[in-house]
Amino acid sequence: MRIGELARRAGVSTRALRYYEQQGLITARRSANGYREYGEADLRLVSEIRSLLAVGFTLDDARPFVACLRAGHDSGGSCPDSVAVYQRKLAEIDDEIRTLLTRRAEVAAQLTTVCPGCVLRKAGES
Amino acid sequence: MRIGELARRAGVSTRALRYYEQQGLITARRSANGYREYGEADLRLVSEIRSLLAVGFTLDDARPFVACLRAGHDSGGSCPDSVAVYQRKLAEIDDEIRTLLTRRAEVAAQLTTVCPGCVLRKAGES
DNA sequence: CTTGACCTTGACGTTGATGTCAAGGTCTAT
DNA sequence: ATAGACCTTGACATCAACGTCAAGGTCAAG
Repeated sequence: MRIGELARRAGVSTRALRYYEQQGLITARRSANGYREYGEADLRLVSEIRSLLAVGFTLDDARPFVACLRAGHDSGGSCPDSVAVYQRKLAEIDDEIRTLLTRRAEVAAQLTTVCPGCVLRKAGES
Repeated sequence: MRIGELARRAGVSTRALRYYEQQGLITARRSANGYREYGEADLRLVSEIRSLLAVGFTLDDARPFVACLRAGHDSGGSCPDSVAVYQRKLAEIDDEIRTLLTRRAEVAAQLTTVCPGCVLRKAGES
């Protein structure tokens, strides 16, 4: 399939696909006229990339996952490098959550001093 | 005082101060040679801006607070517009926290499937 | 008079993942 | 042969809050 079809099927723009290629995440055969040609495996790669981006991973983070899939594994996460990224990301997310909880408390405190009773419930609490 | 002194006392760069001025957050008298001249009130404004930025506010968010101080209030947050920003920010922070908690759970779930026992404790839990 | 610490405006660089033109080649159908 | 749907590479635009040069003016001290 050509880039337009892959884009439609993967739910991304052609621009994004070319960008992924430029970043070395995906590759494409070229047909005689210079058009990019993709197979089903590429759809799988792009889907993996998208789901990782969706949970806050960067394209760089996605590299090991793509490599893992290309290496024949049925899951992009089942390789040591991918697991390492998972763990690093988890730590990063935890850091961000802690930072946000701190900020939330600070802002709520400020708001309370000028408007007691204005603060609602804390995030995550029902 | 001139821009360098204000920068040192406020703990910001002169570039930042010029940027705040360009964004209409602070203003400066000019002495005969064209140098910016600031007073103590400006230090107060810059401090307010910095503390707001520190908790994740944008410069745009800081506008009502600066206006509030300029209007003579002793607290930048004690004006209706500021309170509104506080509440909006609180809601934004809560949204982000919820998003991150969801992501954290998704990533942890993925990691668990390929590496049971790899996931540590959840953020915020001890 | 000259160093050096200050100040001025202007303008490009940073970061990530694209969006959006520009200018043009390819291919199918009518 | 011509419309129009597809493809190509290249390159600038976006968002925020500055960092960092460039090129030059100002001023006090030695």
